[in-house]
Amino acid sequence: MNALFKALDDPTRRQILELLREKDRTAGDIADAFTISKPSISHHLDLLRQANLVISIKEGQFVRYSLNTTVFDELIGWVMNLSDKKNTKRKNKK
Amino acid sequence: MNALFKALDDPTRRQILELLREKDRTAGDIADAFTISKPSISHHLDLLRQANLVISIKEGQFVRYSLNTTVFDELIGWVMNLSDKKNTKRKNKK
DNA sequence: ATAATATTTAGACATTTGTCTAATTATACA
DNA sequence: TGTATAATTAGACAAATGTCTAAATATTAT
Repeated sequence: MNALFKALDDPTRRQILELLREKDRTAGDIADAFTISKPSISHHLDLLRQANLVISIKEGQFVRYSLNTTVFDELIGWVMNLSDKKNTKRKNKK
Repeated sequence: MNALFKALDDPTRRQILELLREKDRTAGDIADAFTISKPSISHHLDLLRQANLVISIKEGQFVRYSLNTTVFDELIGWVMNLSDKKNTKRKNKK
């Protein structure tokens, strides 16, 4: 959970996720979408991978990155749990 | 959005949110739940307030903090938008 | 083999972050 | 009015973070 929030706490990394929403991309393609250096992007991708937000597959001399949407379920669960509960007096309790 | 993810990227702050899920609390009550100093907690509360995750109301010499659940809608929207889209070949497109 | 391309690793550096203690502000009470 | 209590602000400091360049690794093509 810690790694997840950490990974999301950066505009570049969130932009990478949005890029990958459209389609899978190689590390180089991703880097081309930004002005920062390739090693920096590589580092961001590493953090995203640690958080399980992306999956990387080596294909020849390229590495293809893709979104791993399963983690979002966990995140949504966490948020929902927090946004619920508070109003214990609500009418539609079930 | 930046402030939101930044606020969530800290275990103490997330714990504060979970505390407030149960019920509103004063700054002092919140601080008592942790081993770190009051000024540090005050700083965390400030970041949570900046992110609109909590609301603070001064009541006499106390300050009462409460969850602001409206922000979670935005967060869930962001996550959902990201977790959708990717599988453009899905059957239930509507 | 050698060179070119794709990506990551290593190491340095400035900025940001979380924490602390001391001081300040604001309210309540005697 | 003075003192106790609640909370924040100020300022310092170590640790974490994002970025860079240079070097290393891996694959492809000549």
